[in-house]
Amino acid sequence: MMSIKVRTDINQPLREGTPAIFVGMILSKSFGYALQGVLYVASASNNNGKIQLDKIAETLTVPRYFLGKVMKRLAKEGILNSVKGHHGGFSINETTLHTSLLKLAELTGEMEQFDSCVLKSRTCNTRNPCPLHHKFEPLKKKWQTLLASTTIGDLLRKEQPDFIRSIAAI
Amino acid sequence: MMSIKVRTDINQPLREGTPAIFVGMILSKSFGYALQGVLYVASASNNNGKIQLDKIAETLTVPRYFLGKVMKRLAKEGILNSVKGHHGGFSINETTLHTSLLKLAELTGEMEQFDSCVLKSRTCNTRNPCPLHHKFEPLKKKWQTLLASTTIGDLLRKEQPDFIRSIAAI
DNA sequence: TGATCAAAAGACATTCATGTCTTTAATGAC
DNA sequence: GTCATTAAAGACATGAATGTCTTTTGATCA
Repeated sequence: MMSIKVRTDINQPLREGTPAIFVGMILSKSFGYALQGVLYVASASNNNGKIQLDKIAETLTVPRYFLGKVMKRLAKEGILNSVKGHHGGFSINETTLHTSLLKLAELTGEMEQFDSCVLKSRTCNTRNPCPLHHKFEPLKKKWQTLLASTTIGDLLRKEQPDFIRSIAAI
Repeated sequence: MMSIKVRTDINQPLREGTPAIFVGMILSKSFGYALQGVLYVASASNNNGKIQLDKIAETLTVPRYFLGKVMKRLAKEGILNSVKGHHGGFSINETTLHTSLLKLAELTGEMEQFDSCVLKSRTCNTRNPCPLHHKFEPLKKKWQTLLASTTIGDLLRKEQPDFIRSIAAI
């Protein structure tokens, strides 16, 4: 069971025992929900079967209306199909499995800070790099590569079938 | 010149030509300002010389009052010295140069999401990993290692002296 | 001592991501 | 055609990070 705690005030002292490990948010909730949603639909809608938003949100225990917005966005972009009305719902299409995580990240708005300097320095760039530029740039590249080279289909085929099954089974 | 653009609405379509590169915020503005501030103070206050907040904020072109809060935090944690009143200001102390970036990241509150799953899945953990768990975990570790193994002093000694000079010179 | 200066502290504003609810539109069942 | 059902659309609420301003505290200088 994972829970995300966000500190409220920069002035507030850290609690004792706070683990000294850092990993920023990096990828947003929108992204996480989107990916979970697509994986669930893809794994559960084999024969053109449609899955309703209610079912998806309930299964994934994710905020229903918020997920709705995210799914709508994916449908609009053609990553998923959606049909209104009776027996409507979301389903996969030809492109779903070939969609990269990078595409998903773009759609969920992770991106426009793409060259945000770690120092938040106005003057940092390749020619006048900040002291951290060369240290962090390779790591950023690796993230990009990983996201760009992994598709929804990859995750369904090769990775953690248990997890997918546990999502799809409920 | 770097500028950070943040999208407003998840429903808003992406503008055409949006570069297909992803790098999340990863480290906050607080962190960036803190690091810039410390580097500036450290590089400009050789002989116990104190630097005023006004000067720092102006030089770095960083929001003055916001930076004030960040610096206050650093002072309270002993990473910097601060003196009020006439000829007061911020200066380095014995621990400044030995402070790791991880410590800075802790102080600026990057942290409490440290095991935030990329999928934002409630059920993701080492024993029941989500499909991305094993892909992203090593990258997260690398970030941690990089932050933990780099000190303020390292940056001043070994990295990009031009950048430091350009900060300190103004 | 009193005036002045600079950081500390705290109140308040703004913006964005996230989350919730209501209304509209489209599709299938009858 | 009407009704039920379901996603789309849009209005609104909340919380956290960021940003600004005012008041307080503590130090120095005259």
